[in-house]
Amino acid sequence: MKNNNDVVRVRFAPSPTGFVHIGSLRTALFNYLFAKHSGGKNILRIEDTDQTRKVEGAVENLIKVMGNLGIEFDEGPVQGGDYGPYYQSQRLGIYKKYCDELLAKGSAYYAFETSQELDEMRKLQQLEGRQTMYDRRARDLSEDEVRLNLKNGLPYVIRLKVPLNEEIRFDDVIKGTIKIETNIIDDQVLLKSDGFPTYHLANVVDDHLMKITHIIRGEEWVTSVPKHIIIYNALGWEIPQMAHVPLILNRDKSKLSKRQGDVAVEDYLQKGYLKETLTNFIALLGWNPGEGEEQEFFSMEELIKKFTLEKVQSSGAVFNVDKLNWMNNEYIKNYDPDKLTEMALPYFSKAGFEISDKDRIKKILLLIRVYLNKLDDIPDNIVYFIKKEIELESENLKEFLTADSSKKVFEKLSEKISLLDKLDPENYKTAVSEVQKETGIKGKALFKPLRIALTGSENGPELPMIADILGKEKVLDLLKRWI
RNA sequence: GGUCCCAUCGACUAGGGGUUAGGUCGUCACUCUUUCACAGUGAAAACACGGGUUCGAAUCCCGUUGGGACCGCCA
Repeated sequence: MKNNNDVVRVRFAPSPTGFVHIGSLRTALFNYLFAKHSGGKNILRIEDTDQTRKVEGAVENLIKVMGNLGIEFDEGPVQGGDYGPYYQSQRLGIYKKYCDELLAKGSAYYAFETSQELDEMRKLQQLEGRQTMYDRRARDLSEDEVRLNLKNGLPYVIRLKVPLNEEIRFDDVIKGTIKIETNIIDDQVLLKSDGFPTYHLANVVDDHLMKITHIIRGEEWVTSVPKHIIIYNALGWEIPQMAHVPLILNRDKSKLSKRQGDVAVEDYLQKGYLKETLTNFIALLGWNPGEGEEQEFFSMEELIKKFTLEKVQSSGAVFNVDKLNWMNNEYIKNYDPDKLTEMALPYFSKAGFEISDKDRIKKILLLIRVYLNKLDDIPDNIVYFIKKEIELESENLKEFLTADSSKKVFEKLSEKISLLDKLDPENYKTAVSEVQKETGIKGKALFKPLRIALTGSENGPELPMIADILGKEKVLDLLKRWI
């Protein structure tokens, strides 16, 4: 165990295979919160040991997204640090060295099977209803055989020699004590035939060399912890604290996957979920401050202050978009108007709205923000500010526009408005109530046709505000169409 | 199938031997608003089951059931 004087060092160790998964974000966030809470260091390490899954630009994208969300690193590819390089692909020599050490200590061995052979082995095991697992066939190859194979240039991997008939146990900060019999642990490949390490080797070596004190990662890793412990033990290294956070789940409680909705953080960002919402919401997925705390809105600073691993849930959490929407809407409703306006510009632009007049945009935004679950909902909510003619939401609404009483209302109101210098919410209201007095038309018969004439819809934000934003000319134009 | 993990309203969760089991989202109703939304008020809604331990179990233990993860020269 680590002694208490050690400064906390945690790492987020993604493999750069494309977009940033919501689950990755949560892991990264928990690492960050824990590091900051404990006054420790948050380290980014890129686990790019799978040459076949490499995606161009993935690392840059990842760093950008993390930075965007306010998750910072003290060491990593960008800022460097004393324990680099922080790309595993640049540490190949290091892994080789420790692999040789394991070999020398008899804790690892050469194996010469091809992938095809292993596939066949697995198929057979499946057919027989047995657990698929390497049958350790190369475990006891004689030194001569190994030497001969190597001399003949046979491709090889190096496998972990799992000690048999033992029980491995470890204490997980979140899950408690976990024990597993070594007999069912695979003789895991440590070094692949292309000379790259597997995750299992690389992660242990790096965590040790980078002086990682706490490993915080997804629950899908628990079953491989014993393999890692065997490596730590073989090398005589101390084992960091483990904290396996529960999975984020689909609606059907399976591991959150692309099939059932968006899983890329980029997607949510693009749709206009605010970064504050995302970190707040994700933090609450699997963690809560406890102690009867009923607050649900937390800034990053508050999260840092309150976050502890002990309060991380031990069971999985369903990713509930409804609640995310609610929370995002709350953030939008309470956001600084000017900042919100800046963030909203692209969405206005996307809707074909001229964005040079920011005051006008701010006015519209403040009017419609209660309807926005995400900024991407903006286009749908501003159609009547854009279109030359209104689009009727439903054909049924037309009768309200063509009714005799409506015509009278439109006529009268047009007269009044055309006399005004400039339309504003107040004088619009006055004009309408004058129309009401003079025509005797009131209630639905008065307001509904007006709303429909100006917006094409029977519901929406306050009409005087809409009229104001539309402006005198546009309002007159829209009214006169039905006279 | 094997191993491991998990189990409070539909969802996120608080509570953790004695509570009317609390909050939030969602749902429903009412109020407000001559619209919808917002806001406000209220309602329905949960301790998976069975055994122990105990004066007393949602809470501790065991089992059952259910769910999930993992079983790659992927991470």
